[in-house]
Amino acid sequence: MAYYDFKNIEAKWQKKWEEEKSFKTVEDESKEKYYVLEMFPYPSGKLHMGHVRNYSIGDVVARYKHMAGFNVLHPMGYDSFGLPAENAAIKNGVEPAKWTWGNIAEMNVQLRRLGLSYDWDREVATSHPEYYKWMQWIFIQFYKKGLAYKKENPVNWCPSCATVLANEQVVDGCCERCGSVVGKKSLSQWYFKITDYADRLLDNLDTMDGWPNKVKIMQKNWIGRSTGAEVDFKVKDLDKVFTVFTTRVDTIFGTTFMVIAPEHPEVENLIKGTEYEEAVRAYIEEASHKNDIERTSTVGEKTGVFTGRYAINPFTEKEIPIYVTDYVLMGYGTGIVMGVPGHDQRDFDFAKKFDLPIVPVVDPGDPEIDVNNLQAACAAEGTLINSGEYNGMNNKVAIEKLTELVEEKGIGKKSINYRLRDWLISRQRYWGTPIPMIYCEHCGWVPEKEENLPVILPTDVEFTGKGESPIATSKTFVDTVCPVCGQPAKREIDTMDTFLDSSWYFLRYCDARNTEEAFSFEKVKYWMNVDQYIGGVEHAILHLMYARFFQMALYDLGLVTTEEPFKNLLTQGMVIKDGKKMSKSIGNVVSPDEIISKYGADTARLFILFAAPPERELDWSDAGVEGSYRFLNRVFRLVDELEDVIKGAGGAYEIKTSADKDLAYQLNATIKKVTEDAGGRFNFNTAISSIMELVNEIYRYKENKDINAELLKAAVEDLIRVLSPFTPHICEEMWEKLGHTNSVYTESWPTYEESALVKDEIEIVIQINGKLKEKLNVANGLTKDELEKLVMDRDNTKQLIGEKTVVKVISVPGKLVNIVVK
RNA sequence: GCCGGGGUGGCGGAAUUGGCAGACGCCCGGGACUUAAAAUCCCGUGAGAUUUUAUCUCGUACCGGUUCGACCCCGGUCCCCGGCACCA
Repeated sequence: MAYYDFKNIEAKWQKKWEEEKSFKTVEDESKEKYYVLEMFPYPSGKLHMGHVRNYSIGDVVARYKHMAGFNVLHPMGYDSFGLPAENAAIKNGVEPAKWTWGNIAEMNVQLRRLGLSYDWDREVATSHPEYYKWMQWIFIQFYKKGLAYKKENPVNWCPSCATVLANEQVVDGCCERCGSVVGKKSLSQWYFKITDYADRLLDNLDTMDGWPNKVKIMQKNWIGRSTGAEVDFKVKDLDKVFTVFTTRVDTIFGTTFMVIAPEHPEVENLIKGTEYEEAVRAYIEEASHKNDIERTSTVGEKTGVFTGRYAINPFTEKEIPIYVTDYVLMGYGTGIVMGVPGHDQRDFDFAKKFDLPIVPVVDPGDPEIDVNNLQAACAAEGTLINSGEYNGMNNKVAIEKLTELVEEKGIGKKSINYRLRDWLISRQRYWGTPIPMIYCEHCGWVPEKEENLPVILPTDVEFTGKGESPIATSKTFVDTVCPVCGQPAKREIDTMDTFLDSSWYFLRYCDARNTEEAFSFEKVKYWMNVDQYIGGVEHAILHLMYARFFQMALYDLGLVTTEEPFKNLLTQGMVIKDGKKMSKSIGNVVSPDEIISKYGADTARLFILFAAPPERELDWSDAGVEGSYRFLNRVFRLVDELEDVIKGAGGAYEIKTSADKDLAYQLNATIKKVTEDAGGRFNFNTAISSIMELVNEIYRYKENKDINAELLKAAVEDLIRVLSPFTPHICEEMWEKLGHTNSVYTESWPTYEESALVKDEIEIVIQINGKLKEKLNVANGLTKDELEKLVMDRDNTKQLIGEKTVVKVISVPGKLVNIVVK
């Protein structure tokens, strides 16, 4: 008897797929396309369980769609620029390129061991000059369109690594690399104007039905659009007007002070030459040294200093003191805020601290709140009070009215603010795409000529981990000539944030080997959008918003045909063990390599898909893996045992016995279930459980005296077909064993007969007052009344009712009869 | 604090959305096969009670409501996970 020799089986089929390029895809207008994409990995050199889960999910979808008749694009590549390569260079003296290519080679082997149906001819690596050449080209198109600009701004700065950090590289206020507390430093950096797209990025979300709500809400909050008004306040004794942004213009009568950010340039004008100058400067100096940790630790505990100046409340005409405080952010609104302590908790805290008057102007009409003795700010809606002629007006109406009024008076306007900031894209790092910009003393910043791309990363650099970008140490890179005037000029030494590389790789996959263009318009038109995108929820905001921004900008440039890149999004849950995230420090890491060596890739894939639905966390269980392995052995033995019967069977089957009918029912039910679960709902766990039920049913069936060889053949062959997207190697092997010479991947997805799913007899439930009392087999297809009559006429039912009076009978055909008694 | 998502057997999870709670698998227990073990196969497996081949009661975090009927809908409470966090 043959046994399940997964090692040889998997190696055999992987070799065959590779040699025959089984998964190669070309554009074919005669077929409906389906683009399934998994987020490409950073090539750390080691695949982890999160990858296995991500790619197993994608592979089931890809293989299923292929069998269902679609022209499937299923590519893979590497997001291969980034910090770890540079750290390896600093630590071990290995060149980043060499280190990265070594890792990619390792990961290529590991990915192939999983038996994934990728078209490897489309593989990309973002650190390859053939890729980053086009990254630079796109940058230049953005620059020409006015989407890229350079600006001096305060940025995150790690004093120990002496480098800029991205927000996402600051973990709890500390550098992710060395743990030092991150400070602020003003530096000239490159930005993308993502804020120009804020409205579109936000509004499109409403039409994106294929995305999880959770992700859409996260993006919505991140963009943070808030609608309000700008209002001008005159500054007393100075010929100046300060504009504030507020979402609560209805509370303007309650404005008893004004607060301004320490970094605000107008602060200087307020204090110059006054007695307050020294104290205010000292406060600003102190605030500028505060890092994120110190700042967030003082939330609720307000600090500030009086500037000696007053503004005039345009509605009450009263003088209100102006304070400098660090709870006002320079980067949001106008950097100046009207203080309404009665209705904003931060202002309330500030007023308490500095003993400023609290004037309530909205009465929520809540008996539990004494508006004249507020214990906290009251943000609730209500009726205006202490607001002159507006008293008695509903505050929501007042927002409209007062906004109109300030516009009429010419002292303000309706205004929208976003939490989203422009995207800081330059990095003072080596291992990234060089920004293809040149600084000329005469012409300013100019892009490199497109025919000179790529601007190649220099290799004559030193990695010290200190000072500026290692590229600065290159003797060949920096000096160049101005593309405009031809005079000596200097290249930008910063590189691009790696999030840029991953913002368009899905377009490059459509035309990965193109040496003339980033991608051909026609090919992108055929393949895009991505029909199904799959990846970790940790990318919900950054990557998924940047990619959307890129797609929109490229759409506006006329380079692509759609505004949004990803039609459907599946965010898979984490793989955990013993209730905790797998991590080296806890020591609960399960290595995919080990599992594959011990049980094979099919078992690993099957378990990971069976143990939980894809969006949910997956608790790794070694015993569960054993179970999946046992199941595959069970299937393999079944096929082995029935091989001769099946090979000797004829064509279409006929239902002869009730056992035949049961097996045909289970077969069709399983096909239906797997079709729905693998094709739409992506509940692979229940798809697999249904396949297990089919296997159990076949095991039962084959013990019968009269076995129907044709039916068995149909059952077993369809079993192999529906199982093949999950565990492709073993299925190819069994398919071949049954005498087929084609790959099961080229088979059509089986269809099911609704008629086989109609049972002659069905089990219905008899309830008394909603409680289950009895189960009963009745003929299928009875009407509501027939069923009721049948049940009510039974002696058993009469016994169940006993002495009680029947009030009502609810009869649901095919389900139950509920008798309400008293 | 605000915004999401969840709480179902010893465990992972089903229940296709108001109609048999616990599919499928794991663990565990019993049996068959075996000299024995492994593997395999079969049976049992939410809790409790009783007069134990059966019957009854309870049971989907907790309290209440709607309904003939609620894991599912509504109101309130507690707990866990994720995101954002002085954004005016």
